Amino acid sequence: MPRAGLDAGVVVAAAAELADEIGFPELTMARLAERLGVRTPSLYKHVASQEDLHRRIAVLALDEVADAIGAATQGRAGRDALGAAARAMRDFVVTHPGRYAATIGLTATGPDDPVTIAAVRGLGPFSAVLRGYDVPPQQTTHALRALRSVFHGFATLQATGGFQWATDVDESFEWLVDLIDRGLRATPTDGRVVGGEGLDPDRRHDPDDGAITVVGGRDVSPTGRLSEESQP
Amino acid sequence: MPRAGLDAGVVVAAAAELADEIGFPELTMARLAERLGVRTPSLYKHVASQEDLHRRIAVLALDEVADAIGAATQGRAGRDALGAAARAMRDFVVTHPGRYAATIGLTATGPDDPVTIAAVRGLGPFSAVLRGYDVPPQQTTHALRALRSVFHGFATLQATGGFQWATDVDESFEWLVDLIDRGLRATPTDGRVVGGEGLDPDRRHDPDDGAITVVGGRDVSPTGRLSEESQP
DNA sequence: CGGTGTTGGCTAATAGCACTAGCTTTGAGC
DNA sequence: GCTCAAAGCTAGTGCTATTAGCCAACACCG
Repeated sequence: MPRAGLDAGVVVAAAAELADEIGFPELTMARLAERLGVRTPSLYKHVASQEDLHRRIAVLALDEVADAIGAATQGRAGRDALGAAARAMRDFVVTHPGRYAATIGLTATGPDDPVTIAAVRGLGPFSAVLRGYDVPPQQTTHALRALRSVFHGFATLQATGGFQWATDVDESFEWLVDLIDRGLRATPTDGRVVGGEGLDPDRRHDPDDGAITVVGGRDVSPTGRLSEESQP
Repeated sequence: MPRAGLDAGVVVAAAAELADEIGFPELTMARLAERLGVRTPSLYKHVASQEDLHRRIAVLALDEVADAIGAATQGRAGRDALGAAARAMRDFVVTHPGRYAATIGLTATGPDDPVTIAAVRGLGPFSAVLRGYDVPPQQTTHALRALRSVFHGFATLQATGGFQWATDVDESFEWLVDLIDRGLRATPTDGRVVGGEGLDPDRRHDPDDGAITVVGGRDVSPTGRLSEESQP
């Protein structure tokens, strides 16, 4: 029996491709093995488990989407960069729904988890976009979380059954980008968070929770789960 | 052997509760049967399959979240209503993560699918919130889609592993609501969509694609999938 | 009060799933 | 050319959802 010449990279790449084709939930070890022309147990020579495989697919996807967004925003600023980032992310999710689905609901095991590193890296382009707006430093964390929610929401809808959208989805998407752009440009720059009427005023921001340390460093909660800044 | 007195409602309610406790992916027919003090095959007297069970849980969740948002926005308008809706949705997802997870990635089978009806009903409160802003009628569809993306993104992050968020998540959440509020209030009212610089101008809006008909009626694509307005 | 029929529970069995143990064979390095 | 780790394999385990078929419980009806 000749060797198939597999390694972890080949297995993960094939799995990601297969997930894009048949949908992430339909990705089974048996189907993947068949795709690779190998028997199921052989896969366990390259990945530890199905969960391990899923995490590796997620890391691949996070790296790829970060690259795509980074490339798309290169040399742009403001609404231009925001739109380019959003479009790049959406394009990625539409063309690679399976591997993007692998990134939903991940929990990192710790600071050295490749998932953590990939997720942190994936936020870089977003904070770069934010630098094109007059968002006070104390609010960059909030803005980053907001961007993540918005784009993740849009991307998730596309990745999980939203593909039969009506024809003018591009227009709605640009409208959403404009909405965020308007909101970001109208951000009060006096350092106060506006509108949070139900909140205790002195809880409104914590200087230690700035986005810079989060993006650059490793911000993992004691339980080992990713903090929100590191979640995909 | 005495009867357990089950019916579909009891089974689905128990399943939703169990999903909230142990997480939606961990919900198995065996565990549900054990919870109900019954053997696994007995469940199939009340639900057709696991997929059927998942859909019923999703419908339950959609109904409940629609009720919660509707109640929270009663008598409010503008940012007040927006914040109340967002908070109600977030509270629901935090307290019922399992059943909300059942609503992610659903595809309806047709106009009479209970999932379709529940999803359409769930959008009512959001369009009510929108009526408190000066959004031109041609843009309400875009605005509705935007709101859905934002809140679904936030909710999804919470439902799928985002629960160990840092302590000031409430503050970030209010900041997000303010961001959307600012963006909505700054919506140009001249009927033109601003900013969609990469789009063909005459594709910028279609009067026939208004949100009103969608929210009130049944807008299902020919393939049977829900249109975006009806997706959870 | 005595059937009668539906219905809700059961046991047993099947196919597919992830995964492990243990064997064989390949192929690279000395 | 030999050695040995690594990469494939077969066989088997225990889980999953699901079906078939049986039997008892209960509501209704004469």
